[in-house]
Amino acid sequence: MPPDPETRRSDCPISFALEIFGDRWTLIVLRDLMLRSRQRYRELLEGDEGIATNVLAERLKRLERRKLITRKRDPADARQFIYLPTELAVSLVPMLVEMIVWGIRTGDKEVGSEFLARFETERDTLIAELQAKVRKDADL
Amino acid sequence: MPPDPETRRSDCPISFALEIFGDRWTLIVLRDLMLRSRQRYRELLEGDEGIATNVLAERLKRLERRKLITRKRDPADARQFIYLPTELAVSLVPMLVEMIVWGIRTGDKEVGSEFLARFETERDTLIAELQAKVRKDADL
DNA sequence: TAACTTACTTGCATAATGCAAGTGAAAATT
DNA sequence: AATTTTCACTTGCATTATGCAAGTAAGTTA
Repeated sequence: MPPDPETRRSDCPISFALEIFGDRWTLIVLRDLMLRSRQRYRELLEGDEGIATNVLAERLKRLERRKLITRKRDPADARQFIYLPTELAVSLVPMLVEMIVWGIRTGDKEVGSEFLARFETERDTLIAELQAKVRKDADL
Repeated sequence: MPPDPETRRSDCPISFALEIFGDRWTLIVLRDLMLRSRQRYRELLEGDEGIATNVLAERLKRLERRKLITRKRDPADARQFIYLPTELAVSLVPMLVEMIVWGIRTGDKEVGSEFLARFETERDTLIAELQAKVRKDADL
């Protein structure tokens, strides 16, 4: 019998977190969902990095199982589903912000300098505002 | 010709960060290196999660190429190498701490409650202390 | 009612990971 | 000095994940 992929490798919180989003795509999907307000499959597929459709489908299922997102039919178009972050996903924003800041500082592109400036002068407010916006978009 | 694996998928800082440590193992190695003071190959191999030896070897090379760690011969034993985090790795500590906190809160194990308490009352000091300790261990 | 859209699934090639065994150099033991 | 052990890997191979292109079923639009 193959080992249950849901079984934890250890009790370490970092290890636990990585079992949920320790791959190349999960946090990209959460970024699009939370920071770019994409809520439909097609919108997520069209993200800058070009996620493969099967990978996106698998990640969405997993995020739903892990209760980081919800999936509901679009009342205005029964073909579509609306994916929205949960409060658990919102609680990831501080980590995401730290990751963004590290990426801006380290990636030597001219992207993100205003975000960085804001972070350096008022980190807590920045995070609170981002979280408020996500909650608003997701009706939380 | 296969695409250069070093080429960025986009200019997004999150995407950039994930290209460096967006996998199941890289941050585990950095955790052991920085927060558990493991500096030799064997010590890293013996980590709780059981990383495979070929994977560890590949990650160490990549971390060195990316300048997150250095590799030096142990003057006391010429078989061994000492792996140490660089200042760039130290700058990842805030993100790691946020990840740890999320993992503690989300993972419903009884680990980390004192870390969490400390984080909630004095986040900045906690991070500064952790960074100071890493720098000290690594002679930075 | 025919032609799209949308959200997927499927099949297949390639890449990443896991596992066990092997190698070569240096250190410790006899 | 010879042998054994330790150390830091490498290699080979099976399994799993990812990337890519095409296909499908249900719902919408023309």
